[in-house]
Amino acid sequence: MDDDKVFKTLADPSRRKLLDSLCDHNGQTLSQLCAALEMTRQSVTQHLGLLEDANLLSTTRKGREKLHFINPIPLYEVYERWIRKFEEGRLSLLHDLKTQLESDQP
Amino acid sequence: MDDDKVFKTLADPSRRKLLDSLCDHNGQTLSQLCAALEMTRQSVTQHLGLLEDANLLSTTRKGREKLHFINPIPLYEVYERWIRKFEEGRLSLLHDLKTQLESDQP
DNA sequence: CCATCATGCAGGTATTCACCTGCCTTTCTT
DNA sequence: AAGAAAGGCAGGTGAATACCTGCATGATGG
Repeated sequence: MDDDKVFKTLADPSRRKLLDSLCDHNGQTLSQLCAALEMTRQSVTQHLGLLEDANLLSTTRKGREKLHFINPIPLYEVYERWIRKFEEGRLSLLHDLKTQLESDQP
Repeated sequence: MDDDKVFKTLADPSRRKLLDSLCDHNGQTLSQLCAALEMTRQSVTQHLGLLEDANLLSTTRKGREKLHFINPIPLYEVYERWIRKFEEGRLSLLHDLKTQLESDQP
């Protein structure tokens, strides 16, 4: 997985909104997804392209429609590699801070 | 908390590297943090400024030095609001996909 | 005190990015 | 078959951003 791609893709509020919309109702078409976003269909296409490129969603053609499905795995990997790491170090970090602050006092 | 700020701040690999470095060794000075990043001190200052603005780290002055400490809370909140949500829907999403694919078959 | 070290502040630039408009192809419906 | 509906492709623009150079300030140690 490309960490960087996932983070950069999640950086845009419109793209997060798209994921959100798909989480409510998975398998939507482009036109359906456009309804939530007050921007051009072409712009939404670009955003969806980036999301697919980051492997955050996958698509299926069905006749003239294109259906979009969330792929939750990269999000979970981001959690595993990034957030859990800091969570584990949480208590020791707080301890470091306490020690540091105390060393300022006479 | 400003979700958007946190996501945008995490989007840059240099800033993630800084957080990583602080996770290994909390309470580093600016100069120490510069060592890991092959870029100008001034650029690192900008990155640290953004991280602090997103509340991902806090600082303390100690004489002429400025010490940097990670704040793991926003990361945890991102997990709570974003990643856990998709994780919970994971099984049902896979079910939706399965149903969708099956409806393509005759 | 004065040289040095750690940091702050102010532009300057080149790339990236998030939008848009305009036009074309494919599929469905009647 | 013809119009409508869904989507694809290309190029263009303005704002954001990630760097940089150059100079100023405050703390420390001999």
